[in-house]
Amino acid sequence: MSDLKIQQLRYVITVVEEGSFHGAARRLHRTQPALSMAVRELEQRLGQNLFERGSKNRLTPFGEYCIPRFRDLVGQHDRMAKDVVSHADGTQGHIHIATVPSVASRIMPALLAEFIGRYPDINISLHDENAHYVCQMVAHGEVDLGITSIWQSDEDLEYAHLFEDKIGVVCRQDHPLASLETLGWQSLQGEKLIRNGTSRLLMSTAAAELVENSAFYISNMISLIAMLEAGAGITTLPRLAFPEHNANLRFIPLHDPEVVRRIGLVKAANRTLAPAAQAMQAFLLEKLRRSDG
Amino acid sequence: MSDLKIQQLRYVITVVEEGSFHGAARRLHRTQPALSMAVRELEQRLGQNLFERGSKNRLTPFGEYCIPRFRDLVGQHDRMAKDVVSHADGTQGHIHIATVPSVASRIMPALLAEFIGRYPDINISLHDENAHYVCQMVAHGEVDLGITSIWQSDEDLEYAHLFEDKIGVVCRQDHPLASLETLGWQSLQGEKLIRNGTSRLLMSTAAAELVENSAFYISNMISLIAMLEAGAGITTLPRLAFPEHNANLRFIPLHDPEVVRRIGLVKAANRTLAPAAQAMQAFLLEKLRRSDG
DNA sequence: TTAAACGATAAGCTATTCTTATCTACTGGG
DNA sequence: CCCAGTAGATAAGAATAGCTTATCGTTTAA
Repeated sequence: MSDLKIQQLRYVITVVEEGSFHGAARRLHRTQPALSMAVRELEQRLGQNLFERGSKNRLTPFGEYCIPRFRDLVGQHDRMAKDVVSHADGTQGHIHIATVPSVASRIMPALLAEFIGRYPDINISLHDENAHYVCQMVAHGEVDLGITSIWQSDEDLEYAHLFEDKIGVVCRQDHPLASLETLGWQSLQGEKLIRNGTSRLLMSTAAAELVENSAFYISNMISLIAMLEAGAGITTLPRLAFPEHNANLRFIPLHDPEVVRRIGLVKAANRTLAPAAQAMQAFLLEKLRRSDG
Repeated sequence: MSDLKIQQLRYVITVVEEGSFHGAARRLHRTQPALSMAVRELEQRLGQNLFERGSKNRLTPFGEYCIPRFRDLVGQHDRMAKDVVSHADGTQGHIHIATVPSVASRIMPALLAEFIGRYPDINISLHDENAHYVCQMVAHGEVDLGITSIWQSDEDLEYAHLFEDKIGVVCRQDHPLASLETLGWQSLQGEKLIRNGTSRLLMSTAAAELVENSAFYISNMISLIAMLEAGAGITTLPRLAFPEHNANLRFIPLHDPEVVRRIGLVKAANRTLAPAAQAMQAFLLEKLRRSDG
């Protein structure tokens, strides 16, 4: 038995709803013979008439049996098609994003608010992880997109640069360095430096020695800030990772060496993004791409 | 948005199941380009690729999203089509039949047993009512078919004669008439005749006078039999209505006048029967039609 | 490195689907 | 009673969709 065509079923249903072939033809933007022939073809294929021929045109008992089933299938088709199309054009879907914490807390909130305003039916999950794990999640397909500083070049990942984030020194308001507008690594000699997850950015620079001589490492940002507020030392952070409105701490850009964290959009290579994720990708590139790379 | 075709969806599903266009083409008895083109056409209509192009052919995330939905719709289509076709060819369905009690109890059991052997998936409801009400149920569409003696010709009913049922006299084993092989109405003069639902059959015959002079009327067959067994009188019945295996009662054919009840198949005129009912109609005509009409 | 398998593409044929034009039957108003 | 006006059926031809054959470029595995 070959396939019934959704269109045939829709024709039959419309004839029933309109009560006439002419009415249905008008509604379907077809001519009356087109419907007559399509219906007859279906009847012949089923081996039974759907409509009483001759006299008044109404349904046969077999037609009565079929119509609700035809309606069901056409309804299911229409709902499915609508759903699939809205996923195809990116107006609906579920996007999984992973970013480093600083981006997640400082950049994403406003950005995602704007995005969901533009695409109200898209569902978004935002994970924050360290730069390495963000890349790993993208590579493993756990998320569609990552925003992170690239860890190391990876064949399976496609990187698109977005912007740069300057590294600076963070110290307490009352620290001797706090009054400076900018400083070089030489000024930090003898300071008690607390390392954190972003400290590795200094490793291949002139300031590497400082990091190597540091005795403290704190991964948790809340703990790190508390430590700095307690006057236990200083640290280096990308500007974006510095808690902007903190009254007790200061951020002083490091100019010698000038170190930047390059933040970019990461996606899996050789894998097509879901349409919704494509929309997100375009949105992020539009909003975050700076020509400073 | 125009209709998706079941066939297109089936093509896509088969490609996924077979893991290749060639394999799917083999299974679908099509050539590989037919599938390539059909899939590409669908992808263009949706505005998104379902399969990763270039490199290995596997699904895109959008394809992953679509496949289960395509599967659902095709499955629903197939189940619906199978169901509708089995109703169309009369192998499945629900038939409502009404017959007079004698036919219901003496003829239908064996007949319906044979029918359900031949059409195991057809559901049958059997009503027994008097001849008049059987016709009414058919006319009102409460049942598809009736088997009854025709009450009066009715424009809305289509009657097909099946067989004749001879009227006879029923009396107790020890009754003076019981030893006769056959008898005429004259022999019944002076007998206490009990009327029943079938007595009207004698009204336009030579024996009408007997019926008119009868004081008793009993509609219920069980009561009638009990009455006869008690020796309260005699009655007339069509042979089919006489309880064949009753040891206390005898049935003597009436030969003057020879009265018959004409039993036929009744259906509503101008109404197409459901396919299952058509099968039943054909079956009943095949099994019950006698050339004696 | 070569052969086999895969998918894409183009050209041409076939089948389906639609339209135009016409026919017949029924319906209701004058 | 007749005549529009409406309905669906039918036939012929045009447009479109769908399929096949033939061929190409890639990738894969022996």
